[in-house]
Amino acid sequence: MTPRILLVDDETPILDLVRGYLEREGYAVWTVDDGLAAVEHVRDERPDVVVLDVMLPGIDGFEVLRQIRTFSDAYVLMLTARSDEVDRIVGLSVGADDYLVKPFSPRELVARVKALLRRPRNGRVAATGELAVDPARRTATVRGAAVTLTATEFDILAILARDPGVVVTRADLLHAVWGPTFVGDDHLVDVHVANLRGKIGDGFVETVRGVGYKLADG
Amino acid sequence: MTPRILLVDDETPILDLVRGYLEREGYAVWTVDDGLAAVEHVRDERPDVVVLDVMLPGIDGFEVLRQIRTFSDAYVLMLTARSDEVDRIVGLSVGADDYLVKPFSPRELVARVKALLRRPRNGRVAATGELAVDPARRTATVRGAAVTLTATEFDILAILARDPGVVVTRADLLHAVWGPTFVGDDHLVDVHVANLRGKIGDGFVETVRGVGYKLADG
DNA sequence: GCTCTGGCTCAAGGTTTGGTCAAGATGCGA
DNA sequence: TCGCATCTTGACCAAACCTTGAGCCAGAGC
Repeated sequence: MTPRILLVDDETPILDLVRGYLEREGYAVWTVDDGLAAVEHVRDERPDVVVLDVMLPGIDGFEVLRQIRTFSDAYVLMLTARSDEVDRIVGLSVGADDYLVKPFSPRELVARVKALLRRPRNGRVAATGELAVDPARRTATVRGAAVTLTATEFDILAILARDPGVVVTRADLLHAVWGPTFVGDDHLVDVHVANLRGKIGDGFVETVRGVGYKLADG
Repeated sequence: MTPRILLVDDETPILDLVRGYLEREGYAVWTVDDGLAAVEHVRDERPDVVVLDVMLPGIDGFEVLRQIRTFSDAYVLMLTARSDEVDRIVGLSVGADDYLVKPFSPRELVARVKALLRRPRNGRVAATGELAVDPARRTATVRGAAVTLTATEFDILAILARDPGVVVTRADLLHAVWGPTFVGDDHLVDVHVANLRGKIGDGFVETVRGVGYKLADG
């Protein structure tokens, strides 16, 4: 899965520059230039990393961060032009995951974003608290015991674990795991889900008749 | 994530002074005043940077460094009162990452610590603790025995060692080792990994089917 | 209780993937 | 220039995995 990055800054030249660097790394990049749009975007598109300037028109970066944190566990990397703001960023109770002081080198930013994506995801422990999914390591753990999954099984589980309790249709799973060009039967998903259940045990992946699957939320 | 710093010095005034400066930068700071406690602390708390005085009661700073290096890749900045020790610090086979000669200005030390934290992480010690990788010296050691690797083999190992346990795709490896302009088959990576395994032995580089490779995390 | 639809189980090809090996190409140092 | 180490490519093989289809089972509505 291509990591998805949202850049939030009101200076177009910076957006363009950084976007170029990130896209060269193979990331999917979106940009917005104000705080409200940023919150909207995170809600709708669920990016993996948000690069967020503190100084924004309308609501500022801190407020954006606070709002994002009420519904998302995306990584947030904050940008600030003032080094005296660093304390505030670091000390924040609902904290940013990293920060950079302007001016920064685009390479540096790319390195930081990469580092964030390597981290095990903050709130990625899903289901009843007995199931943990780590996308970076591609490991799944049930009650502390590691479970060996195939690539497809893991992908399905990771997508479901992104939002425990939220139903994902078979079509969406097909699309997300096999790619948009794949043509084939929904039934294929059933088989992999069955195999997945055989490995992680029952009670985690729930069937929603007529719709799809969801992960039990503890 | 707040960077974590360990200060090791037996002079309380210096500890207090430097601690103040580092905490004002937003770092989490611990202090200990002897070598054994320092090794213990690094093992338990896994700080990001260790600021280590050479002159210590009990075991000296060089011995502390050597022991730390057997299990940790934390950055180590050494402090010395004698300029003639600098050669030894720099020449050390398991080297410190930086050094400062006393008397130094606290600002200078803060700047050096910051610089260390900006460095891409070494990944000095990886896998089961039986494999050590030193990017600066481009050496790899298996259970204490040096292993001779080709440039390509070492590059692959170093990238994997940056984050043991984290899966790196073949595409990422190609990109990182051969550069973004390289066009060629993923299969090339397989061959080099096979050669690498032949030299360092099995059990370190693990295949993640359908995805890529990762280093076993001990 | 019956029927129908959607979901589950199971097993058998068929395909993909990664490991191995070897030969040719390349580049570097003597 | 020659020789050696290394890199790259391609072919082949075994194992893991995916996909398909058929039959069975469970839940919803009548």
